[in-house]
Amino acid sequence: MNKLKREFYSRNTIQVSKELLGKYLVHHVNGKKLVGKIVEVEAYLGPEDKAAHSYNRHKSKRNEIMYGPAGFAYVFVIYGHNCCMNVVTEKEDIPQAVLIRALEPIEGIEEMAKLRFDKKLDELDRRTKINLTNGPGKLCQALGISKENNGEDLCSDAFYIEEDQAEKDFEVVSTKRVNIDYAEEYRDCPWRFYIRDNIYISKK
DNA sequence: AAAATGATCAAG
DNA sequence: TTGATCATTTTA
Repeated sequence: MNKLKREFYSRNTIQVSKELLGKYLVHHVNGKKLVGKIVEVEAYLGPEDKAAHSYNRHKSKRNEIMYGPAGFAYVFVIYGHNCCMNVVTEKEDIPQAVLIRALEPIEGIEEMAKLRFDKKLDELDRRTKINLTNGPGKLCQALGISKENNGEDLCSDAFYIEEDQAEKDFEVVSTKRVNIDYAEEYRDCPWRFYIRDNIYISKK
């Protein structure tokens, strides 16, 4: 396993999105190492992309991290109390990011269940395990990611993404992004990517 | 009959 | 987006 460096993130956003699939998101919390394999992502290509928070170079306290250097976490609150985690890409002042939409739980599953369901699960059935991280809000809850983590450097020790030198024997599927009906001509751009046949993706 | 899957809707 | 509820399909 080796940790992704800033040079990885500081490239073309579509490219980074696809390459993020199969890598491992790691967050150390409560003294535990929580790990999930990235199985679904979406690219947001501001300032042209009408679905991006940075559309038309819109900038606010919430999204300013998108304008900074790559490799930082952009975490925002959606629908009152759900969080979404993104990874900032491209060079400074190019406000683009990749939204992490789903993970496959790998390590620290007990702790994830505790964070998400607030109780111990004596038995983790297939369904419950899937429900841990098969959505952007769910994975944030399971990995203990909140708005407090907004702006954190992913080239750090407690919060990062690493890769296995091993193979990547999966097929990448690309489709329209989810829940961006307001994005007009950008609504149908095929910028959602996921691992074909993986049971942990957020939608059928 | 029970469990898995899907469609619909409200909440924050 | 998520969770809840209700309808429908699948499994055994």
